[in-house]
Amino acid sequence: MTIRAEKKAKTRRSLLDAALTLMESGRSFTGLSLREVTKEAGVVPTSFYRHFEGMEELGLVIVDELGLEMRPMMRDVRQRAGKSAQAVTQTAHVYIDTVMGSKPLFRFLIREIDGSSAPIREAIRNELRFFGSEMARDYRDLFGPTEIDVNDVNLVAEMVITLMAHVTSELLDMSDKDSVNKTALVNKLVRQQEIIFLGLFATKSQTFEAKLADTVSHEEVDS
Amino acid sequence: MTIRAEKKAKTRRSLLDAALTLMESGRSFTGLSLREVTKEAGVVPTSFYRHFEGMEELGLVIVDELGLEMRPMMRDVRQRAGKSAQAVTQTAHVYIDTVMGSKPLFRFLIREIDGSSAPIREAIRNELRFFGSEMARDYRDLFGPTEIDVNDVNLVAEMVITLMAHVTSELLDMSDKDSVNKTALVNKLVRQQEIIFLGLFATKSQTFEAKLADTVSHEEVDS
DNA sequence: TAAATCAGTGTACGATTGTACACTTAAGTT
DNA sequence: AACTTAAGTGTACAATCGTACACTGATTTA
Repeated sequence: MTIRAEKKAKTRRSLLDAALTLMESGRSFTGLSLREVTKEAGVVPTSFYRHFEGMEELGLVIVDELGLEMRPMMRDVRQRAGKSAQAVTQTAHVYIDTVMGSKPLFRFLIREIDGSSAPIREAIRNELRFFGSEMARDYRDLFGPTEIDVNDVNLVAEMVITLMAHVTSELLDMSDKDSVNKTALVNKLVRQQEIIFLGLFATKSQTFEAKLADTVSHEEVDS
Repeated sequence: MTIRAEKKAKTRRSLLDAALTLMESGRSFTGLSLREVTKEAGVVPTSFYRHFEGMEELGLVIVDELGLEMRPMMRDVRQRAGKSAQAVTQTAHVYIDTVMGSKPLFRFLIREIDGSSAPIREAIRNELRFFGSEMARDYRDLFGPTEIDVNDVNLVAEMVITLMAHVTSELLDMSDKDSVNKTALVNKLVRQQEIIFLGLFATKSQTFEAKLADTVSHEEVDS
């Protein structure tokens, strides 16, 4: 790489980091002004346009980097857990670790997934959709050919991701050294996954209606 | 009510409605300017302060109104379903109906639950926490004294609410007359709840580890 | 080595922002 | 009927915004 290209790349990185840094105080990306970002990055406002068309494009680049951060995470889960029975719940630990290691990116994810920029919303959802389909594929590999409905597996993958996002939101609002609540959060996520998968396996042997009727039948009488 | 108080109340309502109206195009509440809101409401900017200390206070009032909208929803579920086995899945239908009937308020919920105002975030979470505890209470009433762990019941209630919020986000991005996808969304939410509750009931008879080992055991050999 | 390139600068503009302050005028009070 | 209250108006100002334009000067190219 030439000297000029190197310097340019460095400035570009400064702008991306500046945006993520400004969000640490709880602000949303869409609320940041172009001038603020350049000030934080240490360049003059007009030089922003040498790198991005506008703030939205910068945001979409951040979404890309988020995707690049999530891909090795999935590989990690497969390596660490393999096809063991722990594979499912190991996901929670790996995910939480990844979030803690890339707080700024996941803060961006949480703040902007329902934020005010439609293109950014859409880009984030695409990343999560991809993550979900990969996860569903892992699940199918793990279970092998069983009587479990494929649609149910996809539904479960989507649920798990939704719950992960929810926990992430709580995690990011915690102080860095609050390890007690952090492990409580991990345990919650693990237990939630356990319940969901117990439910998924139960669909094999029993319809929901029958099971629920069985559970509440004794109560019906005296109320 | 005196004439003056009536007029004041009407203007106040205009301001609240103006904020919600401006959010219909996909913008976030925190991104709205005080001047925009007053313009939409048809009053002069400075008169805003006769009603609210600032935009944040207006936002907190909207959160209150959201809570007032959710309370009868819970009552509705209890009335419509009672202690029947349908109580659990009926929740999904009632919830979706409520969202469709109060789109602006639920749009606010989705956009601001992880938005850039910490007080508003906190207020919304309090409402959902209350909703969750009420829901958990209903579940306990429904099941009666069983061997199901109370913590698991609370966990399930939290999961259901998280999934509801997720579906709401998808619902609000749909066109009004797209009834096909709408029912697909309801069905998804119902099925997700079924799986979760099957899982909850399964915790009575079986640990997660045993069940999962049983499910994947046949695959272990040939990989 | 001379010429071309281009990342970053500096100035300048009109638009929009929140809010302070003095005002009008309809409604409530005495 | 005279006086007070207060919801809404109108003006004003400094701060910040996005961005157009002409520039400088180090780096690359010919």
